[in-house]
Amino acid sequence: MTDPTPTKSEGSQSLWKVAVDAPLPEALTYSYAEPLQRGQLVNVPLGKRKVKGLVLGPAAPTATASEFKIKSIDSIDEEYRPLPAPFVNWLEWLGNYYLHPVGQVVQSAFPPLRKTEKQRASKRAPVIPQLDADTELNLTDEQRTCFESISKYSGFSTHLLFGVTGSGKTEVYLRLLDKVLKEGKRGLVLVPEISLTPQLVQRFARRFGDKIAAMHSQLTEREKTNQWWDMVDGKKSILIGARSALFCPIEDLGLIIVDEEHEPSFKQDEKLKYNGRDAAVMMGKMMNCPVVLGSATPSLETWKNAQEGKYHLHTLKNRVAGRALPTIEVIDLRQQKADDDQQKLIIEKYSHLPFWLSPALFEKMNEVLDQGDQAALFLNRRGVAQMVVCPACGHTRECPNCDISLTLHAGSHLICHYCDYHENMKARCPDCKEGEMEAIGLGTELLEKDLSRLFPGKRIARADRDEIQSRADLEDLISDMETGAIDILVGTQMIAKGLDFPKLKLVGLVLADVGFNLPDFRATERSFQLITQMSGRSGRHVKEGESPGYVIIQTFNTEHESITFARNHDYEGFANNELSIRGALNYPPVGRLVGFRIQGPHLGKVEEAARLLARRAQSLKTQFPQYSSMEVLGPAEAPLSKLRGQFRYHLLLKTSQNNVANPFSRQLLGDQEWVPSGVKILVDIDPMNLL
DNA sequence: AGCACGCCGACT
DNA sequence: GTCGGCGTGCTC
Repeated sequence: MTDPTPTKSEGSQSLWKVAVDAPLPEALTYSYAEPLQRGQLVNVPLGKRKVKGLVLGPAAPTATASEFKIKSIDSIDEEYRPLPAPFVNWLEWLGNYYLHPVGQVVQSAFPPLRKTEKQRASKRAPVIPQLDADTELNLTDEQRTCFESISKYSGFSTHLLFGVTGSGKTEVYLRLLDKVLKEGKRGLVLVPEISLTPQLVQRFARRFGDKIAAMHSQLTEREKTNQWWDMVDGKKSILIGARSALFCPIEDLGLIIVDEEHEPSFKQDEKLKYNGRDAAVMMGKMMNCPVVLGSATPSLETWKNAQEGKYHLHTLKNRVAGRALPTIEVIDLRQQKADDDQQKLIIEKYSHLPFWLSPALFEKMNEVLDQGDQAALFLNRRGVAQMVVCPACGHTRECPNCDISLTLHAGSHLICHYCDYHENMKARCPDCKEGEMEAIGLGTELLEKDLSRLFPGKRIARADRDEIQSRADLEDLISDMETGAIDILVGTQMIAKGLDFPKLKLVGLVLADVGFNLPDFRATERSFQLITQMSGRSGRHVKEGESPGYVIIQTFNTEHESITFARNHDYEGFANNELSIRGALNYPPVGRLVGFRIQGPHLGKVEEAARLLARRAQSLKTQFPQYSSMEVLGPAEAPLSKLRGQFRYHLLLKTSQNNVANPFSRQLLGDQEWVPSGVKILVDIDPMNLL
């Protein structure tokens, strides 16, 4: 890709492009007399200090007289072999695509500590548990079809493995990896950090034994370093990890798997704001190997690519072993008018129930618990939280410009997080003109308290960020669920994903509406995913002929799309409906977005910079016809308008075209000499979180 | 990011 | 006087 003969300058010194560890937009030029290779780590002087840098290739002699006097590379770093060329291509792509200094992208590709040959005995549990080997499960016909059609590919190709919850996607992954290993190649498995539970790692360890390495944030620096070297030295064949595992340079890569590809947590929301799923697909392209994206609820981005034939679609429509999908019942929380005596009696009978618990859910819980099975209640709010809803009709306010929920702020102020629309909250519901708009406080903590009163003697556990802080806490909870030491589990997102509890027969979604009201154009998609994934925890091990698991969804909005489609297990219907809504407003995946955050300690300067940025965007748009599709939204005060002493504004770019957002943003930021001092501008390409 | 330089307040 | 607070600016 680059000319191997470096350019000579005076004194027969060769010039090299080196990506150094500093927030500089481009690689710097250094001289070195000896031949160097792209991908080599070198020690270079930078200002008054010594830093590491990655050789990107020979540099052209600067045509215009450089204002810098070119320094010489001190030495080649002997600890690391040069990174493989396709891997360096990938690092450069990351920096270019996400507009992040390439030198700082490069730093993630090396382990935090130095290699050590002899290791002290660690008191911590081994990174990979040592377990007895299990045997391969028999594949269902569907699984076999998927396995066979994916394994036909050995070069770059992207596959969506779309399988309902409990359909056995993991077994397909295991077979694919097994095949890749037998061909002498290696594999990379990415999972969301939260689902990197012992359950999953154990399953891989049972199948592949000591061929497995792992990489995630809970490892110590020493553990990460050792795992990195185990892969790089070829001692291990499969790396399983969170998105950061992509940064381990693996040669002979034969397969990349991204499990739960729809998970928003694949997007890193600080520093290099990359999407692990998209970066994995690019890695597959660079390494020329297949990439498999798996989900029961694919992201609309991936679904669209599959529909358009860019990704190959493989479907698992049924659960394994003839197990049925759960029955889903939707309960309307809107106030029932007591017209007749019979209804008055019912209301009377259940008057001891808290407002969040419907008689139907209460009765079903009793039924399941009496059988000795488990129930889980899901509510995506910790502690005590607020939402505004009309109890008569379920109405909530939306922004007329952005089609997202307005957010309640101090007093009775409703504001839009995308643009600067705002209004006063009316006491009377503006939709049905009947109900009084109500702020409802509800969180997992309250649920737990009420439940212990309603179900005395039942063992109740709560799983949220307040309660489960470490991997060990989660492991304990999982094992308590498995052994049946818990009867009722109350939790947030944490319990929605990837967990597999044989005795869990009832899942209750306490207030599905919480998700609808997030100020985000993906709120409906997220709700649908969450409802489907949470439902998917129910009745995963019912025998053939046994009654299926049960799901109760409580809501004020029974007609919300995320509910009507989820209740029928109709992902495709949901996706096609949602895609047409996205298209109407040019939201992703039909259009593209870029988010900018402008921040600094002086409000005036931040405001000025935000206005300047918007003005530059407008003039760029009129100046270049190729940018005519760019929409500039804002600037607006960010929802957290001041955080840690920094005032924050944001600006959103939207376009219906596919290939203009990146060059436009690059040009918009330019050399940043126009940015007032003390102000920082952060870019987020393809943002997942607009806050 | 680091590491300088530089220009103001309060210490032996 | 000068020690050190951190705002500002630069790195081939």
